[in-house]
Amino acid sequence: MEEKEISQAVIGRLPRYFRYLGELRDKGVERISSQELSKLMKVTASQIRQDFNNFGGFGQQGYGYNVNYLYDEIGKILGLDKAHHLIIIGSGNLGQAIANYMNFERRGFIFKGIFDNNPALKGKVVRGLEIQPMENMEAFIKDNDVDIAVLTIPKTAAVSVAEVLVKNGIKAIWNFAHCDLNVGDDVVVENVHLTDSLLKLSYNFNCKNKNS
Amino acid sequence: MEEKEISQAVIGRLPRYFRYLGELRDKGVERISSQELSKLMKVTASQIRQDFNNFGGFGQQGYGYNVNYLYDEIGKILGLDKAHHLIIIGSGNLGQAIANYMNFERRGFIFKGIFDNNPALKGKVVRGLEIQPMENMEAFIKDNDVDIAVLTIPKTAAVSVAEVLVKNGIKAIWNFAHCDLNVGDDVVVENVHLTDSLLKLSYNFNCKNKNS
DNA sequence: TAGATTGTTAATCGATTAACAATC
DNA sequence: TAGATTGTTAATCGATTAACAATC
Repeated sequence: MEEKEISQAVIGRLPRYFRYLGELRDKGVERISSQELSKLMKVTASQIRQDFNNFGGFGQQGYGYNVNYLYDEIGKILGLDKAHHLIIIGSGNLGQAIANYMNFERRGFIFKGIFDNNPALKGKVVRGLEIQPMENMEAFIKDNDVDIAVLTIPKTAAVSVAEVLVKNGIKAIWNFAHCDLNVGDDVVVENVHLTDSLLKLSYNFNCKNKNS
Repeated sequence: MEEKEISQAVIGRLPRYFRYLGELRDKGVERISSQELSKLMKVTASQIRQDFNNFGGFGQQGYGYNVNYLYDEIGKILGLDKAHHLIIIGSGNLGQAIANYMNFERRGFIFKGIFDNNPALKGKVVRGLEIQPMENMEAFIKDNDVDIAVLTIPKTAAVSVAEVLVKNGIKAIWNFAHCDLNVGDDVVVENVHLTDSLLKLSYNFNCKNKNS
């Protein structure tokens, strides 16, 4: 089947559908209509049907959607049926927290390595893996078929490290550094800008409490 | 001046403008045109001018924008000229990492307290503050005029804790729990769903590498 | 079959971009 | 004044919602 480009607006909603369907599945719910899901998720039923139909017809007229089937299909669309090798660059507070907090393996992400140049961290073990010095990184990426790099280093280092990552074949960067990375079109960058998120909260908070 | 509603699309871009203007200011750049900024940020000059003009005219024809002035004004729009009292609920890996990683004070966010019920964490100090048991929380919020709560607890507890927070006057929640909070319209919720972000990356990665 | 609900087309709404008059 | 660049209106584009025919 030929692929038409899916908008990032739709893609951004897929993980949330996936989460709700997973919860329904865990509760033992077998089927759900776009109408019911719409009430649960507080989006329009129309949007739900449009979104799903970007990827083909997963439902059945007069019945709705089979929760299990739809959950699996969205999982496949998200690429969760494939294994991904992942490393974390930067073992400070945030890098360690993400290593420990994220349930990587559950979704097919395999935590392969963690790196840092801070001598104070030398030999420390994070989630079963010893922190390695940065000079090991390039060889490690090639030897372990690493797909995804999580960038939890200060922004001063992020741009140059990202360049090295890309040069060594990394195809996706989960970027927590507070800067924009300028890599080629063939590399996926997903930014998590925590400061930006907090400032957005700040705006909404202040604007709501302005006239009170 | 009367306020017209600003779209979340615009608000979501403000922190990024703020970041770029801060960097320009630090470099000693005095003025910038929408054209130049557009090249730097890879957005259209049209969008930049439209965005800024939601909040009034900050520029000058034939000259452009004064970097310092615009930076300060956007800071004010974001509410950074006011102090906010903030607490962290949940002192696991993520809560501690955020306490240590975020430069709260720099932007007027005052870190007032951190809470957890895990007895193993009792007495532990995070960024200068001792972790308190959850039963202190309600009284603490009132006694310390807390505006913002950062929620870094498991989703199983998040919904009920959020209810308690709101009941005690919290007006903004920075939610890291992997669930949607259902609070009233007068409470601001800013979600950071790390898993959703990683799944989005996964989709984009897989779809790019499908035909290769 | 009758009722329900999808898949899909058409209508609406909002956000982005282009264009240009105003003006520094 | 002439050149540059904003502020703002108009045009375009894309995303959301509504409607309904198809069909289970």
